[in-house]
Amino acid sequence: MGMPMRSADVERVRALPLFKGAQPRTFDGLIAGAFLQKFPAGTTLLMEGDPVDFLYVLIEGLAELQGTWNDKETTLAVLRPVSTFILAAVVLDADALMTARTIERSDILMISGEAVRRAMKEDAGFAVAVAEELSGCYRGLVRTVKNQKLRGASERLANYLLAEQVSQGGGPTLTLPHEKRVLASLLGMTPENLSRAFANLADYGVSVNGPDVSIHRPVVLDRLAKPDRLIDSHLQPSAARVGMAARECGASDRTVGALN
Amino acid sequence: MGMPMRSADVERVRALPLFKGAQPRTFDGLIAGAFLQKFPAGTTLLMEGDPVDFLYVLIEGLAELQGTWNDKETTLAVLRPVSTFILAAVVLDADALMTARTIERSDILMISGEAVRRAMKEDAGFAVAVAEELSGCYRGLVRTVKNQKLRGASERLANYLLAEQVSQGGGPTLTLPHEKRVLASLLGMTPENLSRAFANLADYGVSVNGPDVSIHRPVVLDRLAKPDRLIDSHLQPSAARVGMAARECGASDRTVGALN
DNA sequence: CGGCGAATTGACGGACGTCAACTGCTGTGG
DNA sequence: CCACAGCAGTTGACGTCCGTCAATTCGCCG
Repeated sequence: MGMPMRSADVERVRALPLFKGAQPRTFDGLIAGAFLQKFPAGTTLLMEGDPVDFLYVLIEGLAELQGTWNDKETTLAVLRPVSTFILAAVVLDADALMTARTIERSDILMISGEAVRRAMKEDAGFAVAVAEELSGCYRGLVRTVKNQKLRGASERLANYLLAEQVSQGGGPTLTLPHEKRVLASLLGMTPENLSRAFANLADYGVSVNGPDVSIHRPVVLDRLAKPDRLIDSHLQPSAARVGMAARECGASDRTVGALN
Repeated sequence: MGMPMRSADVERVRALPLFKGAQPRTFDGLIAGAFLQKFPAGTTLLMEGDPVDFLYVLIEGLAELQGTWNDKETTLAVLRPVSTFILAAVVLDADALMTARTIERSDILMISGEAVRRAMKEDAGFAVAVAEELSGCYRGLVRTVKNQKLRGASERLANYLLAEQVSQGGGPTLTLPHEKRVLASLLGMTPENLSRAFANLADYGVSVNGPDVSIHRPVVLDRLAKPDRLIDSHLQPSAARVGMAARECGASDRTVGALN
């Protein structure tokens, strides 16, 4: 089942921080039992509470992780290629805490969870890479909690926009990668309130046209947003620590792979 | 510097999920370079943004992890013995995202971060244990975010009380382990609002007397709180998954060690 | 052409933060 | 031993932020 992977895709997976530290035979073993599958938009890959049998790798498309309680829903993260997800549940062989859904048509690689756990025990390099990946994801979540608890709604939006701006090349105008309702849920508000938050930001030089957002006065917006390197992962200092102990093998803090 | 560890304390550390999977010589190596230190209440162990040189293990006492932004503060977690913290920053050799403070007089074991990273590379069992620990912490944070985004203030308080109740033996009355202002910050509200939230819960059979809280009608409170195994880690099902693949070596999902 | 869902806008109410005053406890110093 | 300062906690008044409900517009697709 599934389809054979194009070798270009194999390269992209191999280049992920998660797999860079793995020995060739470990990697081959993981890939051998894996399969690549295409899903249409809006497909539920995994339901909250279900046992997790696979580690997922989003190769192409857009996906979302969401949590539910008492008939309310919230988006925990929006995933872009190439990123892995549900790693933590795989490591512990535990039930999923979040539902995974495709937002767009997506290509997703599914790797046996059992195989991942086995590979960790046999290949210390891979186990270290898993720990590093999890650490990055963990720190991403710490940032999320701080963002949520310490900032107001328009401040969260302002910071999101500034982050998207740099991730889209730094130009004055950016395009929202998905529906506004998803963004609202990600930022912890209702769609109605997101509209109003955008309206507030008009005074700070932000104009909206459908999915296109322009930032006309970055300085002013920045003064409202007060971005902070301990919350907003997109601004990582060029400053290295004094000892300058050589950063061995990467696995940057703001690893693409989000919440696992 | 520091003091020699009592052998009973060494035993307690060795028994942690984090170290149970480590080989004896790995563990001894980590402990050898470590030191135990006593800190008075209110001591800042580590400031947000500082480089992290040690993995911390809280042996005795009570500590707190907090985040700051724009002159606001929030408590991310309250730690009880025995738990490790700041693991993720140690693994990545990155700056701390949270400030660590003692709440009470505490005994804290400090293990060289450099040594931890070295040990992971040399001992796959230990690296796996680190990954498992991080996975548990990660999932704890996912629960935190869901709790924060999906529930209202009194619902969060109600669930906190129910969780404390079981952790304190299930009796009808429990004692808050720290000041209410810390609890308020942990639950994401102001002290004033926590008072009002307690007042709300009076209608649901909760009475407060200083630090002592009594739950007179658990069923009623439970109907308000709607605790959920995918948010509240204290209720883990006896139900095992069908395949019943033997749960190899523990590292439970609700590992004592909180946010690392 | 008609229907559906996303997005926006307005009106309203409730939840939560802020400010201030007051209570009670504790530790300190006269 | 008592007086007092300081802080935690509570309570009330008030304002703001945010969620809810409803109506409307727009674009997309049947």
